[in-house]
Amino acid sequence: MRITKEQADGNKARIVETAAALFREKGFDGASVAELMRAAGLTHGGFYNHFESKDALEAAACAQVFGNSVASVEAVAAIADSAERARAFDAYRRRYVSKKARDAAAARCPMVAFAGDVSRQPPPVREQYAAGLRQYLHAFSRAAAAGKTGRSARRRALAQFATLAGALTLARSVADADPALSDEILEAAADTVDTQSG
Amino acid sequence: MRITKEQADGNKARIVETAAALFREKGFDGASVAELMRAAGLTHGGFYNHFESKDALEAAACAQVFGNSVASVEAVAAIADSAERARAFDAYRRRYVSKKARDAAAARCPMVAFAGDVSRQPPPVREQYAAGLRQYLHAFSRAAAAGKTGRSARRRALAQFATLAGALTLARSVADADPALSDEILEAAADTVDTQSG
DNA sequence: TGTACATCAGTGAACGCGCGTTCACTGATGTAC
DNA sequence: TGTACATCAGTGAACGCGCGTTCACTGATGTAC
Repeated sequence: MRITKEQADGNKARIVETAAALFREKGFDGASVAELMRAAGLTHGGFYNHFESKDALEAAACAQVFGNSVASVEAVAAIADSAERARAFDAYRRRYVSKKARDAAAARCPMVAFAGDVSRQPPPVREQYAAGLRQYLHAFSRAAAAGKTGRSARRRALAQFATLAGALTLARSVADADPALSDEILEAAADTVDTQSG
Repeated sequence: MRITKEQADGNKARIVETAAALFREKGFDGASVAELMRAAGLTHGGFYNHFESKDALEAAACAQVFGNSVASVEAVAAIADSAERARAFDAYRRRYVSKKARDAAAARCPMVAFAGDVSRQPPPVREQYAAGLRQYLHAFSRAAAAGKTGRSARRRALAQFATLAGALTLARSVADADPALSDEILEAAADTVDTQSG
């Protein structure tokens, strides 16, 4: 039963969105084509009308998720008033290591969600990931620098993001088995935010 | 063909060691029972003479790898002279974010190697991981604190380790696709080490 | 110490299962006249 | 505008494959006498 071109495009977009959530939640290998097509309200057979392979979808989902993440940091970097930007950046970092962010598996930061899996995926996915991380860190550095530029400001920003990403990764990894330790790690990273910004 | 009890014990130990390396390199799901038994010089059928399931081996490998990691930090924490301990701890951190550490996939830090996978594994593996991380962070805090104790010292140590783990994870994830960015991230984390220790 | 037998680590074929992918088919949409 | 036909997104059964796991079998080791 053929459908409208608009409907087909909408279905494709929904597949990518569904994949973006499922892959972040369960990893690339943890979410099957059949499962995500079902979650998107379709049957698995039609998948290959939209994508050449599961790998191709992984790359597309990567691009989409990074796009969102980069946009949200760039919004902070774009704030003209430097005091206001500093406040917004602080809030962004605090949100990043919040319990809410840790527990929202389907909405997780792509750097953290994909970091472990990505080096075992085929080159197209790896390159999409690397391109996304590059853009993200560029935006993060601009958002972090309080008017400063140059190598040392960027390095400081990279280390800051490593702290956030590391804390979120570790907190997530023990969230079920040791919630107290998980909370403690997040709070420690949040404290660092205080120190650095104060 | 029955073999000596000593040989059988040796085979079991070799399976765990091989698994420790392969799981760190390829993830729990990325290394098959057949593959690791072959790597240990055996055939896959005999696996269940030693372990109840692949999950049980994962937990055993976790315990073994964490044991090594904890021991190496505890060696630093045990140094009596505080200046010497500070030097040793600095060297430890520097080694942690070195390119050599990044490229040695089979010898990688368990926190970084397993963090992504662990939350999708069954409870026994998750608990083994959590117990390992708890011990490791305890030892790391003692090694980090220059004679100080208490909450704030521990928090600072947790944030420090988050920086190291985050940097290593991110650097590893783009090592193939963007080596320059990967190096930059490691160097940024090493710089932070300098700043914090200087 | 020598003999007979039970034990059990190791072997490799076979199992069911879920995966990514393919394929013949359907039928409403889009197009050509 | 109306009609005839080609297109193609979606369906669901089927494919080969690798996985974790099971099993009948082997034969040297360990044990009982």
